[in-house]
Amino acid sequence: MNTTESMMRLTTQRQIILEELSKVKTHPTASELYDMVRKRLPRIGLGTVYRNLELMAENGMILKLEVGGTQKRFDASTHTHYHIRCSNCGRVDDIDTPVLENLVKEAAASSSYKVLGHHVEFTGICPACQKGKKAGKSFH
Amino acid sequence: MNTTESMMRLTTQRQIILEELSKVKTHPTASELYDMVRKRLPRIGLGTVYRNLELMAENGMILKLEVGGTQKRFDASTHTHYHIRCSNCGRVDDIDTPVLENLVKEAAASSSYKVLGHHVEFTGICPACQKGKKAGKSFH
DNA sequence: CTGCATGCAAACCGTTTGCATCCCC
DNA sequence: GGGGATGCAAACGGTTTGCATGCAG
Repeated sequence: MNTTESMMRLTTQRQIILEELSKVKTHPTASELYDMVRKRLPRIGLGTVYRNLELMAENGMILKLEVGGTQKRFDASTHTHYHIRCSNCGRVDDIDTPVLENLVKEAAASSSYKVLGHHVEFTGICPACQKGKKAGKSFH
Repeated sequence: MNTTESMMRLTTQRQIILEELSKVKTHPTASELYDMVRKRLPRIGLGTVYRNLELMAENGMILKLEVGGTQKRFDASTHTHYHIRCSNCGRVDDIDTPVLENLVKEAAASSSYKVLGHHVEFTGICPACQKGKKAGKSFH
């Protein structure tokens, strides 16, 4: 619940996970990240990757994407922005539709929840899948 | 991919699942629905519930919600509307913010995807959890 | 030395699937 | 009688967790 505050140690593993995540503009799943990190730290465990992603997300260093699909995805850019997910292959990209600043206020007015945030997710078919490359296992 | 078309048989199980789902305005998970249905059909299997929810979603009879959280949730009302999810207990409610009709067009303009749909999900704290009843296992 | 972080493997949980049986047409 | 639907249980995939060891402060 605290941001950047509980200054955790920046271990080699943590640092490299963060570096690898920052390198890409895709929004890798934990195991994709695991594969990337393993090239530099061959003995790292999947559990460590999960633990650290969770930790960094809690501390606001990265974003755990609240998107559909079966796997969680992570994002090194923490400013609010929206995403589009390919309903064929599951890939997630940024979309630069302007952020709807007043949506949260509107929502707060019409709900008994304490509204904290929002996210917009588009679904569609990515360029690769449009070209008939139905390669990806079809997510939903 | 077909809507209402492949007219599947309306078995007792399917009918009751649909009835129970229609009864509630919460957005039950498969196993919550399983519990509800089991009161009327004690011998029904979880697999049957999953199979039929999937089928009915494909045929457009119900909605499989593309929301965050660990479990999928289902909704008997198929018109486009947005949701708010309690980040403490995971519960999902409708929110009656007006649907943003032109968002998809905007998105299509700024993306190389073929944009098909969108969904807005708010996060917040539900009334029950605000009252200190931190009962629910904290989802994220 | 002390405790947090790691690697490893087993446990977990939600969902899917294979299969024998059942039931409707 | 035949084909889809069901109940059951095992398999699966992603994530979490327990535990012994390692390493930094």
